[in-house]
Amino acid sequence: MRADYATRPRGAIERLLESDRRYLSATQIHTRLDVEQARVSLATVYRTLERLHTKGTVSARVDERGETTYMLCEPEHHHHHAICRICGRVEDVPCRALDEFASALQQRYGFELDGHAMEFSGVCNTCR
Amino acid sequence: MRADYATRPRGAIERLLESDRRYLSATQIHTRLDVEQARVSLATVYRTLERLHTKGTVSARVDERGETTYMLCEPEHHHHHAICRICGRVEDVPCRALDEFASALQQRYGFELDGHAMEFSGVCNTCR
DNA sequence: TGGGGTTTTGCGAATGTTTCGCAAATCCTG
DNA sequence: CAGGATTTGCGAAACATTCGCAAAACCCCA
Ligand SMILES: [Mn+2]
Ligand SMILES: [Mn+2]
Ligand SMILES: [Zn+2]
Ligand SMILES: [Zn+2]
Repeated sequence: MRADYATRPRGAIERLLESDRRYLSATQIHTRLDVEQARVSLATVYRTLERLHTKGTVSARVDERGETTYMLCEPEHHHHHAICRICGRVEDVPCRALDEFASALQQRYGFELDGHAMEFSGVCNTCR
Repeated sequence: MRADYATRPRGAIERLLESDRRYLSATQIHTRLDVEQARVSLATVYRTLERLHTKGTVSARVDERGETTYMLCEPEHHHHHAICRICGRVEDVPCRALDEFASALQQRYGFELDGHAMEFSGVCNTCR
């Protein structure tokens, strides 16, 4: 219960993730593998993504429609994501103050900020 | 195609939302209404929540499990949420720089910050 | 106040995503 | 290469959410 076999399906999925660094749903991945002859069952796609996510090399995010999407992302340094509303490309963004963000995004990455969502978690007064 | 009837199901749902200001799923709401004798069909729960969300009096968020949850929240002023990992209670937080947040949360609300997620959206260099 | 047109509800069925069980296929190691 | 451990594929659940449609509820005003 420790092993980690290097199988064809896993290889195909990881290769695809490496080649397209934006958030993709399990179905999207499944379909694209199908197209490029590397047929992998949907269940295996899910299992592999979950495995990579647990291992920490894949970031998961549920999109506005409630579908879970996955993208390669090594969390070496804590950072956030700027996602292009149009093409889905993702910029990694360091974790600094908001103003810095806005201008860094604009000047350093050419990313025109037009929205953001933040959520904090922790323990409230009562629960402490 | 404009009307907005004041019906028993809608009343029940809105009353419940007013009485418990934390993020609840459609199923949770449905079950709790059931318990307190105010039986409302699940489809109606969804329809009402969507209606309130569109009207702008309810904030929707998909939780880590991919389930959509809803909470009363007038977005008069743009703000963010600090959600207690334990009890689910929500603090409204103004939108300022991150350091301010941390200490404001701690000192002003007694909220012990231990995690955050941010996501930016906009248009990337290439797409502009 | 009641009738009738408009809107909403409830129900069950349809969708779409994600998970599961299990036998068959694949991998590794020695 | 054989044997045991692991992974795959498949189809069947399990859920969440949406839809169509006939019946019920609501509003308005004659
Ligand atoms: Mn990243
Ligand atoms: Mn709020
Ligand atoms: Zn783009
Ligand atoms: Zn709490």
